Amino acid sequence: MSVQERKQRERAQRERLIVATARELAEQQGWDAVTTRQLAERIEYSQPVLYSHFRGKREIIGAVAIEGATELAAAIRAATATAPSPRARVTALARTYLAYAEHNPAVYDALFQLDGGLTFANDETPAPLKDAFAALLETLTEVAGDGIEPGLFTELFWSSLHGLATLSRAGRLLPEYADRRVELLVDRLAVL
Amino acid sequence: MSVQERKQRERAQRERLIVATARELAEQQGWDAVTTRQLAERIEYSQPVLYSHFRGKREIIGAVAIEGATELAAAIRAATATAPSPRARVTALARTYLAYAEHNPAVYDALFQLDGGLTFANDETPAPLKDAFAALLETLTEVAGDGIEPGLFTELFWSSLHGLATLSRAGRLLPEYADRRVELLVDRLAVL
DNA sequence: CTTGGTTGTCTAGCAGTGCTAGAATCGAGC
DNA sequence: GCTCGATTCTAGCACTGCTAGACAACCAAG
Repeated sequence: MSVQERKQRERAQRERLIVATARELAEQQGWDAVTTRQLAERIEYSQPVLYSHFRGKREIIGAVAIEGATELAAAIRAATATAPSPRARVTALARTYLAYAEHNPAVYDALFQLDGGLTFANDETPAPLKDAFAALLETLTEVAGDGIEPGLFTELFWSSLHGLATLSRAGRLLPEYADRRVELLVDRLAVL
Repeated sequence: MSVQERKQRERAQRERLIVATARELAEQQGWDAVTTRQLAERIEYSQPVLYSHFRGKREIIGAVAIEGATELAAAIRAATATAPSPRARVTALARTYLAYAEHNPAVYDALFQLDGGLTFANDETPAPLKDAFAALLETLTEVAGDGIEPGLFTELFWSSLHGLATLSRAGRLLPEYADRRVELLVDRLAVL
């Protein structure tokens, strides 16, 4: 292996370290605690090194978001794959989505609450984000109902999940209703 | 009127000026532009004056949020009052909610995206916030369906609206589906 | 009208933020 | 061992929210 190759490899590894450290720090202490100084200290480099990998903090958040989108898509596909019926698949999808948002709040924030400099619903949308939407579409298409475009239905179902995820995490919904909210969502929205 | 009364009145008026100016600035240039220095300059006082009215920036955001909750509740009640049928009322509610979020993005952010130091779904929740939820409840109760607690149904319907509002404003949903999303939401969720 | 004291306001500054220019250091190839 | 380009760090900028202490305005009493 050439010297150049080794350097490139080490550089890529350091970039992964930055993203992983940012994510860890955000999950532990919230995104406010992810300052460039704190992050630099944790990876044991100085601040300008961060800027040699990313244009700024936004891009770091964006990188965490893309990582999250990949995980979320995989989790949804895994959960729906083993479910035997359309109803079971939709329920699994909803529960998995909400569980991911609940257990990875910082990543979910990076995806949807913070500005990671990412675009959506157009050609420049990063592939992992489009794929996460595709994962939803795969399961939801079969319960969209007659004459309803799957994309339209998926947008609505996704919006409902997103609303539930954000409002419940902000403490704006009663925790004791959590399960029944999901049940009602599936019962009403999906055509079974 | 005593001197004390006059001072109290002037003080209250200045407080309203602060909130109104913060809101205006946020709608014009986003909340990031609402710095204590910028805000102080616009009201033609120095920064410490802001802190004699509010504990900090969070409380100013919270004040804008409460103003927004009051407006939103009124808008929903006005829109549903004239609608002749349950279906028309629910549709009016949904459209009004989403229109408010779209036309007052900074206020909506103050309510739900930013931390205004407000609590929800408990006893210490400010009255205007509880009342806004009550306004939703009034119209949605009649379409909750048999055996479904109105509060549970309202939480779900509200979550869906909130998800639609935030995702569509972030450019994550296709604009051309906007009307059909609302139509589908009402059709599926409400029991008519 | 002057004084005294309270109330209100402002100036100036702190510690922290994201980000960057230029100095210092490292290391690969001769 | 030396050179010189690539890499990394130090030190600093302009900005943020927030506040201590100096200053000014004002009202009541003499």
